[in-house]
Amino acid sequence: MARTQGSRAEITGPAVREAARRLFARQGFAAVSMRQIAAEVGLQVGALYAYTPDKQALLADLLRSHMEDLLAAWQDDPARPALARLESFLRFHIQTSLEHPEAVFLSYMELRNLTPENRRIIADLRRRYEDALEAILIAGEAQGTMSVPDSRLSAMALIAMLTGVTNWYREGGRLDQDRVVAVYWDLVRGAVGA
Amino acid sequence: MARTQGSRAEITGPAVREAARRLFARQGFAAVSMRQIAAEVGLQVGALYAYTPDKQALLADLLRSHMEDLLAAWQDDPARPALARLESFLRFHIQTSLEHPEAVFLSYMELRNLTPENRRIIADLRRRYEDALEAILIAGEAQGTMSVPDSRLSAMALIAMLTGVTNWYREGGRLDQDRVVAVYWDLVRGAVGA
DNA sequence: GTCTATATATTGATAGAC
DNA sequence: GTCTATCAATATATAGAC
Repeated sequence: MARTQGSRAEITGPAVREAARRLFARQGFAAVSMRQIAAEVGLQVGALYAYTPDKQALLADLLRSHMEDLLAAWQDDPARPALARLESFLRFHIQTSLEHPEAVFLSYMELRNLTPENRRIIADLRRRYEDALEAILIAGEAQGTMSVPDSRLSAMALIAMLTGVTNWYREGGRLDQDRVVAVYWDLVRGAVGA
Repeated sequence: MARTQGSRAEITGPAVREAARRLFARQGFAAVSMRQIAAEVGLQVGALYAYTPDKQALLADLLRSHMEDLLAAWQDDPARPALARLESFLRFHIQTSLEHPEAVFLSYMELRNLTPENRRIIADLRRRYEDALEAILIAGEAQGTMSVPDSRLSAMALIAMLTGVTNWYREGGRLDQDRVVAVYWDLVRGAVGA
């Protein structure tokens, strides 16, 4: 036989998460039924509960793993000039936002549907990500290559601006990804007074 | 008698819309039941249908009226210097975003729960608002007081940044509204190369 | 691991009395 | 304009067979 039952699960588990992510992002958590997710994967409803204890845990798992992947993937070197680090951050953030637009959208939109405990976990992870950018702005100020009036507020503002690409970017549209990065870099460089 | 039935309706109608706006914004359109809205206003479910044909129309009405109010309130004078117009736009956008955070949040989050026809209407209104900002950037470029590499993309980026205030601003928090405007104006002025 | 069947609750919307 | 009562559809989640 080609496949054991166990090896099927290795495919089905990720497929469930993928379907949930897409549907949650497009219709909203509350608007998506477990039946809909099951149908998307080619299962009956009951089978889903072999992969998640309930619907809420499925959402929390998607948000948590997205933020953890983001933090793990971001490689910073505090020894580099702050401006170079900022450009790297910008490129990293835009690239990952365009690679995983649904996960990004979910992480900014569906916090409200988490239990308080799960919300706290995700909010902490997000805060660490915001800290990563703020650290760069503080370093730039110290090095005299940037001028930001309020590092925390500026970090929040810049992240909101960069994440906004998911609102309008369309694959194969007017602008390719490199062009988008170039335009945003012009804006950000000016914003931090470089 | 102090009140006729008709005059009660003048109070109840807005109350229904207000409750729906708050609940939709906090929990998401699909997560809110008509019973919940009714309870918030102090009615039974059936009574709601005197004020809206259905749940979807209630949402569409909230989004449309918010965008129309926004467009009606924004007063621009193309004869003024572009930089002054930009500062006015920034102040206007931040102020209205903080005055009506729930309406702003809804308008950016629940487009997906509208029928195609309703979605088209709201998207058109939003486009007109984005056009208002883009026109200022184009004028600034023409006057030589700004330098933006892509006026459309820059307008989208700046709106995303400004709207982001609703994500973290808390009444009575670390920063008052004037301080927020001042910090954002520093960022925006730099971003447009002024 | 997946199915079918089902328990239990809740939903949006309507009908008819007042 | 608002109420009570109700319909038909759908929801999440579980049980037991295979």
